[in-house]
Amino acid sequence: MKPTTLKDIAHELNISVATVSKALKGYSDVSSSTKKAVLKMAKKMNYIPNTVAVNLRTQQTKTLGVIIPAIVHHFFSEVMDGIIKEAKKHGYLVITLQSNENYQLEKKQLILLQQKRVDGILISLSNDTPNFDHINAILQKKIPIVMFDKIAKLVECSKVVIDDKLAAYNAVSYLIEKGYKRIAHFRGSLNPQISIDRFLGYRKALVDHGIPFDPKLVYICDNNDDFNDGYNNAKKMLEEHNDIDAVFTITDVVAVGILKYLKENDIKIPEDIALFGFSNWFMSSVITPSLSSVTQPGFKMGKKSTKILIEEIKCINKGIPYSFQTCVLPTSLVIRNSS
Amino acid sequence: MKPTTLKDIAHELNISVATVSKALKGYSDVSSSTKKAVLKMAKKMNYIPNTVAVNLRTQQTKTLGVIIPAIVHHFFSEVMDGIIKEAKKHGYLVITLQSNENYQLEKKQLILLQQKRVDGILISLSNDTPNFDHINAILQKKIPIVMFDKIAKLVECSKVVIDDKLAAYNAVSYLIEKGYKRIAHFRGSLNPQISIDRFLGYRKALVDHGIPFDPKLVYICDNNDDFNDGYNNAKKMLEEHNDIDAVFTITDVVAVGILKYLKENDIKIPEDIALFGFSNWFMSSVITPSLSSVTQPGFKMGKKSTKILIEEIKCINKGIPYSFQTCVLPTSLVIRNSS
DNA sequence: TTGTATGCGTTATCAA
DNA sequence: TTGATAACGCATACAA
Repeated sequence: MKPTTLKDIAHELNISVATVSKALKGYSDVSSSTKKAVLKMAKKMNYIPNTVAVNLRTQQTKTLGVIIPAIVHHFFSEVMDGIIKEAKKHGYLVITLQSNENYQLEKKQLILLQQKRVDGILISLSNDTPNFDHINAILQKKIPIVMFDKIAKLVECSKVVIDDKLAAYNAVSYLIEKGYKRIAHFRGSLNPQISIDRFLGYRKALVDHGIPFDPKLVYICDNNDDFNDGYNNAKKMLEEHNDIDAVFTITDVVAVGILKYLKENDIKIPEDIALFGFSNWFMSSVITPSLSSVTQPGFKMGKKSTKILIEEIKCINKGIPYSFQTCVLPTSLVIRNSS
Repeated sequence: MKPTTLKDIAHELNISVATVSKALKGYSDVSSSTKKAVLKMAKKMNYIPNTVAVNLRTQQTKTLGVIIPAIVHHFFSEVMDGIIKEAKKHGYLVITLQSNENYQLEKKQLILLQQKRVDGILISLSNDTPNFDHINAILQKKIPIVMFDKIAKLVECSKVVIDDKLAAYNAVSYLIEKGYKRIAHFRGSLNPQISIDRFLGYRKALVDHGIPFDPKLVYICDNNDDFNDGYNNAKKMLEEHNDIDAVFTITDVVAVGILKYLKENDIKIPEDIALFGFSNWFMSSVITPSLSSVTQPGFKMGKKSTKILIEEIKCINKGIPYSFQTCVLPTSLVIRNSS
């Protein structure tokens, strides 16, 4: 039982396919009587337009491709929520692909999306993406890309981010003003811009407040396992230093890893060591002590990126020029009991 | 700059489109010399096959549709991870749609997926889906559907679930054997099967152990906001009863909501009131006290559902019959400090 | 107002 | 071994 086609309807009504098509699309040059007949028959035969055919004909798929490092991250699932909702609002569907923080995979996924002829692409880069030729190659083909969160500053396309450096600066400044002096930083991989920027913000805050920057207090969390990275590095940190009084982390989950280790070793938070996270995921308010953090608006980031992307697609379709924009979403500090 | 097509390659090489197509697909009836030439030219011209055209021609899209209530749930994001990974393994792409626990939306999304001509559909039902005509309508058209987690027992299709009733039974039995006697249950909406089954397991455990079932100890969490449902109902529960010594919840997040309220009111866990959750999400081991829970293998559920679905698609394509299967994934209790 | 014809990019059949 | 041709389902320019 194949799905009904325009041809079937036309045949049934003894009219042409063209007329059926026009009637269904509400064109004005169709008599209201035939239009009515077509609509009725379409309903009767349970006609469901074949998007694939439409796509081939119209040369657009009304589909967006998304590449994220991993969907099992509260932040990214919030972004996805925003993307899917905004896309839906404009009649777009979304195909989700994961890079697993793997450059080779990221490249492959990009090709898949091209094959699928998606109208545009949203991407948050993987940690080990060393260059951006694969991104630029697509941009060159006039397929619009919007980068969010983990972006590449050098690529010329629209971006949606937060001011990672400033946010980190504010968080660390808060710690300093609270009286903490030996502040460690658990940073992310060396590559990603967000990781670099948060580190720079941390360092600048120290320097601006007259605290010497000590590279030995910086620990790298790059095993794609934030919780255990936090836990293990906390152990290491305590073995190497006995004067740390606060830690600023790249991620809330890293902070939670630290928290677990500190608790196990009866180190009081924040009396002995204060904690300040990043992302402000839901659980941060629930753990004990509740975790201070920087808000990172994932849902908004997804919505905004999608909105920009769809605008660009529209411009391309209409042949009107547009310029790339970089949207910086605001963040704020949420002070809780851990600092 | 339009993408290269077979025609372009054929034109460049002065051969026919048919030959190019065959060469690219590795057919045997092409001389190795022309094959080589085609491959070379394809690479040179950066040929990327147009999947849309292939889809129209072959009448399949190599695309799966997924409908879940919401992606911003740790459990569902794990399921999605499993789905995407398994689909990728077989060369399928996945389109993700959310029902927002809304029946009307669920119906619409299903139609969208039909229009997209997805080869198969994975779905976890919304809470307020009152009947399954929309599901059956698709099944009738020979589009395979696999239901997971929130399924409808009456629909004839493959399903991947856990034994919710048994899991709940085991959890509550554990509590009883530990000595708890007045055990409340924070259940989910009235509609979904998982919610019903977990409740039935709870009740059966009580009865089997000679503890009278008291409907007044059952609180309903159906505002799609587990944390606050837990928090608010905890308040209500304490106002209405002063003898509760344990609570079994439909979800870990509900339990965390309760936990927050109990902590705020200096009620000791588990000394005054014990807690037992469901789903065993990552954070349950980290909060204080750590939360006992039932494991719910989201990733596996996604993988298995997808595997079954793709098998069914294959059968349909080959015209060989297949029978629906219901796969029950094992669960286990994880005992932590909250009970 | 309706219909004819063409093409979107492939694949596949059949003839050369 | 190669190529001409039709078809997948639809949209649209143009003719009637």
